[in-house]
Amino acid sequence: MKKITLKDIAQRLGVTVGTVSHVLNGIDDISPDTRDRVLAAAKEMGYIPNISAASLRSGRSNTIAIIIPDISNPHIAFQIKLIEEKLKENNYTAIILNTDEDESAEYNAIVTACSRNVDGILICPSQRSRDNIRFLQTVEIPYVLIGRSFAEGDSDYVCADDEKGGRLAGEWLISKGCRKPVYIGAYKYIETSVQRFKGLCSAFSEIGVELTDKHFFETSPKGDLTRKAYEGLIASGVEFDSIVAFSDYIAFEIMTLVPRSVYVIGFDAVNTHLHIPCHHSSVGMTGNGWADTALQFLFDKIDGSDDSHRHLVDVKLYEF
Amino acid sequence: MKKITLKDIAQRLGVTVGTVSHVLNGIDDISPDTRDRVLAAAKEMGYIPNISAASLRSGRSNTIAIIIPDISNPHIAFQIKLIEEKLKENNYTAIILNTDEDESAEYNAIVTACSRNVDGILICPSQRSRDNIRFLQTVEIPYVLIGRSFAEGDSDYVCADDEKGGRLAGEWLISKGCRKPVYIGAYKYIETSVQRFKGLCSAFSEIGVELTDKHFFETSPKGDLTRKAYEGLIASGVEFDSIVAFSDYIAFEIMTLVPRSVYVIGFDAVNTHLHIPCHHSSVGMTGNGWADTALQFLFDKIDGSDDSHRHLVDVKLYEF
DNA sequence: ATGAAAGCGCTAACAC
DNA sequence: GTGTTAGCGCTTTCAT
Repeated sequence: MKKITLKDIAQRLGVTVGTVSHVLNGIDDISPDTRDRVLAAAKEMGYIPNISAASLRSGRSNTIAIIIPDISNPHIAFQIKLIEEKLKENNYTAIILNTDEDESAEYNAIVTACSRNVDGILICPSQRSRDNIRFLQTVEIPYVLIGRSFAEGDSDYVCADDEKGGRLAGEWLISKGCRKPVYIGAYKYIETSVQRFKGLCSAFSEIGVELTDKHFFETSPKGDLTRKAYEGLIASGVEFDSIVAFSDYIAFEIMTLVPRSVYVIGFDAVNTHLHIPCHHSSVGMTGNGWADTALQFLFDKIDGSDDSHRHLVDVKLYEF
Repeated sequence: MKKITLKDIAQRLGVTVGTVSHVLNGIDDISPDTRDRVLAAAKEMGYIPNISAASLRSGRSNTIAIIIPDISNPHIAFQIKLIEEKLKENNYTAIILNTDEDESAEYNAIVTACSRNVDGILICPSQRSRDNIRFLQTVEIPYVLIGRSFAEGDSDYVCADDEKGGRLAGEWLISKGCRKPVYIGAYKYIETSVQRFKGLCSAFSEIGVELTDKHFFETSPKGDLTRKAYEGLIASGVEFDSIVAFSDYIAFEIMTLVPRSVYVIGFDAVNTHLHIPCHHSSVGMTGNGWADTALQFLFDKIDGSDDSHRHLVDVKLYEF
């Protein structure tokens, strides 16, 4: 079946493509009569707009790119789902690009986004360096950081109140009688990871337990790195009665490795949508997390707003 | 920063856009000298191709659409991740469209895919009716069904061997001494769901336990439907000592509701990548599931192959 | 080996 | 209220 174009509709009706275009784009300068005829013909002929053509001409694509470490992380997948819903309501489409926390994959993702003329980018930056964010700024596409921000820097962002989160995790452990926590977190160049540790330290500091760098073990949910990190913890000889994990994704794996007597707490509260059938504590964002706000910010910026868009989503402790 | 176009490169070098285009597309009819100069200039000027323009002209977009019920289902998210990796290697990009099992959302997804000139579609069909698949056929975009197939019909597909899966689940329950299983599955218009039940029935039939329609309870992982289905099971008065759930996504939720003495088994074996810290049995695909094969099939069809592409991925029982 | 030119389908500026 | 026209950036055909 040949693809129907504006021209086909115009010819059939004896009007010009401009007229048809105006009708289909809801530009209200066409007589009700022609309008109805165009609408009817478009429907009957099964017209489907060619976004490539529209985008080439108009410079807008009604597409955004979502650049994230890993869609298979349940927390991220859920946020993406929420974003996609809102996007649909606004007649937008998303392209999802995974970086696996890799700098060059992230760079390629940004290039891909550009080459597809996306109107905006939501990005959870790998943060190993700032080169990619600088590059992102040079291409002049509106963007909002999601889930991670830079301590200094002029990027707009929406993320969890991670320091508070770390504190809540610490207070929960303290309430359980724990005095020797360790932290198995994401790499130290990831702000979010550092902030959570900072909050944890401050909670324990209040009861006179001082945590240092030796209580911070780095990992990533890739491959068997988490198991390796846990083995590193054991090998280090550091004593512990509890573990704070950077995310539930990591916490779950740790819970499969650790004796039951050790308290484990994670972040993200994925149980709010994934019903994991075992007791588990987690610090997560209130409400629906950053999805809605991030998209609102991005749309604002696409619409030309120059305001600063920064927001910390409040967190709380969840027990499942 | 102004976007660099082929024209900019051509002008700077005193050649034509056609020449530049050939070089950048690797069409080997340009002298090594010009080729190197073009490549150098493109790199230095930070050229990023405009896919909208290329797509408009060539009819190809190097984009595929992935139409799925719900990206927040961990099993799906993981398969998508694998697909996205392969896509990247082939210089393709994916747009992800969630249907929530809704017919009209699915229809819209297909239209979106068309309007973006995708080269192919991977779709896990909602199956409430066949209208959308018929529509998909009329638009003449190569497509492959993933995870669900139609008993009759000429669509290509890659999915799990669901009947065998159901049988394995049944045999496992039997080995545990269960004699009164019930099935909490996806709607009966979903082939996959029916096939799994069929396999379950045949396993129990062999030991003289006949299951009927009253042992089949419908649900969906949306909202609190699973809890409702479980309440329906209780209200029905049907006796049971075990539950077979359509997916781990559903099984996990059921495990939070059911007494510990009841055996629960799900499908998908999400534990292979999501380390859920509790004992759980599941029937899942061997290897990496349908991701690789589905994409291979789709690429084949995009390349013009007319062969039939149908494949059942083998399944096995996982105990975690 | 390179140039010239057409045209993909659409939007937008302007003319009538 | 509708027609006319240019042109977005690219690929592709044909000429040289």
